[in-house]
Amino acid sequence: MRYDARVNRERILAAAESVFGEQGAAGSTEEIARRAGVGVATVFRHFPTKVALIEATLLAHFDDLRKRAEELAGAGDPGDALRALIRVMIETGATKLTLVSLLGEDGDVPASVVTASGDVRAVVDSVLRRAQSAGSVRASIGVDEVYLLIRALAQASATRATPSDTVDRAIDIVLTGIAQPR
Amino acid sequence: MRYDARVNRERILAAAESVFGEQGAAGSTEEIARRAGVGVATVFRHFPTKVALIEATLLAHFDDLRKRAEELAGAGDPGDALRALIRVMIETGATKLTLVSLLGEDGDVPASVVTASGDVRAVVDSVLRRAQSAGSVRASIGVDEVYLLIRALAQASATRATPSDTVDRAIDIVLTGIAQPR
Amino acid sequence: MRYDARVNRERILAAAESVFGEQGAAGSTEEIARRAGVGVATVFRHFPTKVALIEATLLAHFDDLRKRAEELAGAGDPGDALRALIRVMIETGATKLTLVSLLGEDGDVPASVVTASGDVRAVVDSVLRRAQSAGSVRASIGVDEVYLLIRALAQASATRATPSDTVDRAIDIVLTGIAQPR
Amino acid sequence: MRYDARVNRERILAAAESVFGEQGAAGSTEEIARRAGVGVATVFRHFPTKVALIEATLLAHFDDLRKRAEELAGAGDPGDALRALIRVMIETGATKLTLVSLLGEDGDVPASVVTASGDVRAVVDSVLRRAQSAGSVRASIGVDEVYLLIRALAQASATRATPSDTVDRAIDIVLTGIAQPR
DNA sequence: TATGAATGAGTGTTCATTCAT
DNA sequence: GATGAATGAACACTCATTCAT
Repeated sequence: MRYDARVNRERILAAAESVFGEQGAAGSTEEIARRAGVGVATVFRHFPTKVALIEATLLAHFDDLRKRAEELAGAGDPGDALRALIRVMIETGATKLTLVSLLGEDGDVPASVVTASGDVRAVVDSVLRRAQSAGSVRASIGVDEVYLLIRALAQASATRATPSDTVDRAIDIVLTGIAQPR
Repeated sequence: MRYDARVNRERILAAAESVFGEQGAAGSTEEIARRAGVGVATVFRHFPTKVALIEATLLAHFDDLRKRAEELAGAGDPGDALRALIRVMIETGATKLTLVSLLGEDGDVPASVVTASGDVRAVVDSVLRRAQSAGSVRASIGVDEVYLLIRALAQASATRATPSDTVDRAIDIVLTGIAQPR
Repeated sequence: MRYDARVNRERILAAAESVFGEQGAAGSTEEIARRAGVGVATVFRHFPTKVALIEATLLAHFDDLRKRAEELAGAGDPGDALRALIRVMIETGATKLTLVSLLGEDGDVPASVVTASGDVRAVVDSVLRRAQSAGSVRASIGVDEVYLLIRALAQASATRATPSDTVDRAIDIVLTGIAQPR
Repeated sequence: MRYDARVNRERILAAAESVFGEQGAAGSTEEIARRAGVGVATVFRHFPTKVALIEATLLAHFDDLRKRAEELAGAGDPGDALRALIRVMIETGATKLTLVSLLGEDGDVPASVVTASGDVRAVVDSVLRRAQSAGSVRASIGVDEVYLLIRALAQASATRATPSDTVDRAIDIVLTGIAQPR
């Protein structure tokens, strides 16, 4: 039973990611259960609350993001790494999980999510610093604004069909904006 | 009765803007009616559907935005105008009305909203072109990407307390990114 | 509409009294709505919470009880009044509303209910004192124990079909127990 | 395995007594299993139904009560025995297991419970008769009313913190009420 | 055999929308 | 014309009971 339960947990998380991705936090538990092929009660056995499910979905997403970011972080030219990183973060479909719509606007973002998001930011930070050391990014640029821009583009481009080349051009603007002029 | 009705309509729209601004599309019709000081039925007499009310709220918002944009468009140095425009669009509190969360993600953004958004984009377009003619913005930059960046930053910075100087620095990155290098 | 609403309120209270009387607090809101001939939401419009409905039902019951008690209180021989009062309190069908099963065992009996119950007790108190002054009840008897006995018999005899003459004989025991021996 | 099973059965019954005692029939099977330190399925293996578990709990309770009653029955002065018996029955914490709330009010009290309750009543009956033979209780008093009074006080005083001396005084009233006047 | 997992039917509650006044 | 009241369809969540291991 241990195994089956784990399988179900994964299926529920996957279903939640897709449902929340499509409909935001408004997506119903019942719909998630249906897509996961289980009963509602099973969803609640694994995640005692809808908020807990949202939280878990976000954590899974951020964790995945961090892993991808770390892979990119080490390899190749620092400038290219940053460019690739931004692109990946924006393109990851799961990014549709916009924090805004998913977490209650009551301000109480659970600590674990904040932490996970911070971990991703940390990776971006290190890549950014490497690029700055390599002289390809201006020293005055800080992570905060870069991370904000990434989040913003990810969120906005997840919205209703933004043509991918428009996104590309927007990314280019950002990259140009942070580049060391020569 | 023409007058009273109009007054009510405005009060309802204002209430809707504040409620949707605070709680997103989750804001209830009843709450809007309460804030507007009218009964629910009156809200429905003016806007036959919740979606219709959201739509009207968005239209009003975009119209307001367009007016402000037009004022800025004509005055002063084209580069400064663009900068000011971006700032205004981002800061307008009502921007909290994120299209994403307000309109059903079912893809059916009503034509009128598309049009209104297009009108704003048109003003941004004209300001951008003026700046390009004046040589302060690179000719290769298109409205689409600029508008995307603006929308993205507006939406993202409306979210949970982004420090305003981080937003400022992000805007600077964008402005630098589109600037004509000299 | 004012009138209809009031009518509905009464019907809901009556339905609640009967449902709670039969099934205890386990009785469902839906069943109450059905018996009252209204939709569930209507029940919730009048009583925002199930607990609120229970509370209101109890209040109505105690109020009714107090009125009947007051009527009996003034009339006739003090000893007879007490006897009649006890009998009425026990026989009132609504007594089935046992505090125990209706209010969460979490101990939080709402103040209003405590007050209402206290009002009834006060009437019993005055009748008891009159009987004591008249010399038909021993002076050492206190309201507390009499009220406890009344509540106990009311509750217990409401349970599974207790033959009424058994109840009568139990009441006689109590009356004998408090009577002034001569 | 005979032994383990028996141990489990006892632990489940004990857990059930404590849970039902605290929360009434609303106590959940899962909670009982948790307190008994077994899985839910084990509970259901021993008691195929929640009602069956309630029934068994009641039977155990009545059986315990009967044993205590029998001990008291033989010893000492008949009047004192009756007094002690009443006190014990009321004070037994488990009395919190009010028949009313535990068994469906649908009227179907299982025969076995009726029998067990009857056994207790039989002991009370014999003690009562002894007291009557000894001349300390009036001959006209029947078991039915005495048993009703005992059940009533037990149930009512189990409720929300009745001061024990109030209960004592109520018992005294009953004892006086059945006593042979001299 | 004992268990943790799964589930369907149900509960209290909310909300967009309609109706009677 | 404006309102408060009514409602059905939904939603998050629970629980007694069954199943797979």
